[in-house]
Amino acid sequence: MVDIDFREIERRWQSLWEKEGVFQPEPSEKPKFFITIPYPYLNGNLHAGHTRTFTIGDAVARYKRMKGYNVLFPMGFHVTGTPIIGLAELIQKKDPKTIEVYSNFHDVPKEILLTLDTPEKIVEYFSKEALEAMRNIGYSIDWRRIFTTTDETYQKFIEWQFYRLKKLGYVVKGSHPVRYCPHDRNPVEDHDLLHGENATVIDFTVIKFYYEGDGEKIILPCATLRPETVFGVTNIWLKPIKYVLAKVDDETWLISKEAYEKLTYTDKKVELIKEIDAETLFRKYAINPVTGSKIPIFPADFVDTDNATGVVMSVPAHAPYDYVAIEELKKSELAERYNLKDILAKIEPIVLISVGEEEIPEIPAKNIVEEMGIKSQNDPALERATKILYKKEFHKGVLLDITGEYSGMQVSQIKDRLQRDLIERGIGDIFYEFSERPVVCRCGTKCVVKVVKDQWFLNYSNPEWKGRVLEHLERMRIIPDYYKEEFRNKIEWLKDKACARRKGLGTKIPWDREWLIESLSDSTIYMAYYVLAKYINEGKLKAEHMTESLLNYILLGEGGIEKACSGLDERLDKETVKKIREDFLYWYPVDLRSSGKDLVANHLLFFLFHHIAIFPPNLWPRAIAVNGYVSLEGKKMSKSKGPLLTMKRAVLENGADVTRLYILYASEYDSDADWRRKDVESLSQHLRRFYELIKENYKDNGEKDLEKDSKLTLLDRWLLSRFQRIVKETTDAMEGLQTRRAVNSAFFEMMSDVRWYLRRGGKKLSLIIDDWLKLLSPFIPHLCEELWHLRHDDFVSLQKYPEYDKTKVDTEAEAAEEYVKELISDIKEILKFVEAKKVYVAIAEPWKVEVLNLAIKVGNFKEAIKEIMKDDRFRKIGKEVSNFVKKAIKDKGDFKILNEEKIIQENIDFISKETGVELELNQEIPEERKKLAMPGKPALYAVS
RNA sequence: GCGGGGGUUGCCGAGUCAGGAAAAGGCGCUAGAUUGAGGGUCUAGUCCCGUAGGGGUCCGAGGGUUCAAAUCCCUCCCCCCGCACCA
Repeated sequence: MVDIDFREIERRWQSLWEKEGVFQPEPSEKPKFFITIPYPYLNGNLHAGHTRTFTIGDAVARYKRMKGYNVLFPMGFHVTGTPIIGLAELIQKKDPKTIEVYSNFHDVPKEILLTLDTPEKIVEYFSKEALEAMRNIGYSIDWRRIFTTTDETYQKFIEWQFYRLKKLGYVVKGSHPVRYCPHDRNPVEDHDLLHGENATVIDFTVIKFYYEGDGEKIILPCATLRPETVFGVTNIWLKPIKYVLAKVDDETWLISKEAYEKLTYTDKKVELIKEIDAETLFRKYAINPVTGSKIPIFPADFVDTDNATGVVMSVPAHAPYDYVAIEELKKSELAERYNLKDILAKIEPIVLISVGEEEIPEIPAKNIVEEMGIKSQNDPALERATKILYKKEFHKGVLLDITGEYSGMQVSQIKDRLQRDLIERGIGDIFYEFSERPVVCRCGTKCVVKVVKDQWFLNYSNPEWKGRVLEHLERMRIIPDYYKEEFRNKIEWLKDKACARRKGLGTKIPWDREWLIESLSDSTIYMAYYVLAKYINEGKLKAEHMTESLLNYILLGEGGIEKACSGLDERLDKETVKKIREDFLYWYPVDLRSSGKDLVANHLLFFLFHHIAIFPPNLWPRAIAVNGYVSLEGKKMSKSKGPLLTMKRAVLENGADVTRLYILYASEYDSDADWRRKDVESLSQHLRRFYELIKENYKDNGEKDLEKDSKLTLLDRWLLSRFQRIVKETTDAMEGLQTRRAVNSAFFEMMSDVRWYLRRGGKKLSLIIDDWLKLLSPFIPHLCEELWHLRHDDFVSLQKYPEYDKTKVDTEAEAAEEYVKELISDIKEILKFVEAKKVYVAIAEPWKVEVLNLAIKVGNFKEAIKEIMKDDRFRKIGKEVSNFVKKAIKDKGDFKILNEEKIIQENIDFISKETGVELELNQEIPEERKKLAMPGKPALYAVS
């Protein structure tokens, strides 16, 4: 096969599209379609994951364009946030791992890479690369609207957005816990960690037990994950080592040294008073602030002073640790030393939860400890025992009467309520702690939980806001549809989000310039900015023009044009401003936002929330689609570790159309695709074959092929009919964004039909080639453009997409062709077993045809088959009967009883050729063969 | 744990909503044709059995409904993703 230079073809068409401005839409009479893909974050090159999301978007854009829509498909670059800064620092440091990954996987030449030591240079380099990659793959993007999120004009836009949100009451102040490195004095992200990537921040409930000491109330802040067990506390545990007394806000707390250290990072005011030996407290009593009961303080080794406050309340009925520790203490010399024996003897576990199993209340912790044979508080099995018991009680447990007002509540429901109640009553607090430790920063320092004070939040938990988002979701189209449920859940789950940062690239909060707007919060309504971007890039709209009143007018229609333009220089005339406003109203809302599924729980939610907050309902997004990831030879890709396949490399090595077709065909919806080199190469062969095939059959067979339909043979009609079915299948698939299904039918299935057509001696393939090229153009636009120009001068990319034409569906032709195929296959099957030179063929007896006719008349498969199955003759061959009846009914009235004799006679040579035997009609055939015949399935008899 | 998705032939995956020949299509593999060889291309086969177009098995496991179940109902097992303040 001739080697085809895909890249050469592709470059030709790309530059022509560019030159002719083919994909630069302006408002018109046509209905519009505004499709957006999240702009890429530029801390590396575009990779196979982007390739998938963007190519789906481009295929849809091209499809919609050919369907008659005025399509806007824009793109920008996202650079806000910290990773680019982090990358610049790593490059500065010449971090070996980074250098390796970026030169090997991101394909950045080493000498260039080393120069990228500032965020600005990184942005400049990767945006240039990204632009080139997207052009090389042939996306139909309107490049006049490109921008970067650090542009001054963009920042103006973001400032406007945040003023707006603040005005609406959706930006509020609060504080929240973050993972923090005391050495670097910065919050730490996952990739900055040496240990503990999986650690999450959990909130312990602190319950303020207390005692009188030195004439002062001293708080023993017991930390627990199960506040409800406060009703079953029998004593307090301290490790027999040094603790500290500290002033915490207005109170005096006794806590471990570690806890004191941690508290200094919270929003509390803490001050060390003195060290205090825990030993001095044993045998003293504390008050349970909830129940008022007096309880003793005991020593315990299992207490981890590095976990929360280091002060532990003991609930021996429900906590295996506590139960074992008490039993052990009773026998320990410590009891002697601190003279605790008498008090210990009086300790009785207090049961407060029922799991509804036992008749007589038992002590759950005692049971499980004894079952597992645990004797010591240092036994590692205690951890397991605790988990098992906790799980059981959490899911099945109900609080007993002893818990007073909480009696009867589910354990699973109690935590938040109790925590809130305790805090309200001034006897509770929250202590943040990591779920697993240690958590260590790259610099080697142990991380802490820091509570960031006076932080700005987006108030997503606001029920009114949430309610409107949920309501709108119901009106939206979500693809695939089961993601609607996912969105619903995520919207419900969404809490307030901190939207301000100390570090990173981006826009400052306009009213509080200490803070930067967090990077997911600045990319929620920027699709509107694409409208402005065209004017900005033309030099007409400048940052200094972008006042609040101007943007109010353009984006919200508020304030009138006079107000919008007052004080602006004359280069921004009213006409232009009016035009921008009209553009905005023409293009908005976003008709489809298509994205990777990783953005569901964050960006796509914010996208909805912000649109609903800021714009009127007619400008809210119409649809969201999500797609899955791409792996490489089965391995997960990673930007920062590799492996990675860049878009640029994929196109360079395989060509744009091969890359596009592969990625579109690799998988559907949210399921993940796998990039396999071997498969890609084999697909490349398919495309070469396709190209050759069209070239051979397209060019010379001029218009005369299409002249008279009367000249069409049954086979030609079959081809046209099959093509119509494929048009329908492809169109249906594209309407649902099912590119895999679309490619499967438009390319692979059509190829196989075409092959059959040619093998059968078909001569007029050009009957369908025009439309076939159009059909394939959204997927492989360059090849289609190249081939289209063999006979046309305009762009196939701008043609009208083929419409399903039912009148060309020819069930008779299809049935006849199917008949021939099956006959050949039957004969071949027989020839596997019998050596023969001739095959006698006899069509089914007339009475069988009658039954079939009857079934068609009934029209309903279920009914018909019920009738027919009453007949013993058919019951015996039920499968066969149901088979052909089904086939008949499927086509309803269209089904034709075939003139089988005629079909066989007309195709007798072809069948002989295919099977290698001679066929004879109307010969006598033995009865046992004859009875196998059905309408559509003649009896066969092989003779040598 | 909660929420969402899933388990089909050597692999990737259709088919499940609306029960009616399971396995479309792609990849891989085998054979034949073509080609000086290789490659490429075309054709056929690819769960098991079968010297007549057939029979059997089968859709994570086990039950049930039905003339008929991958599909509907019940029970159970397993896998993937998210659970955030990060792009």
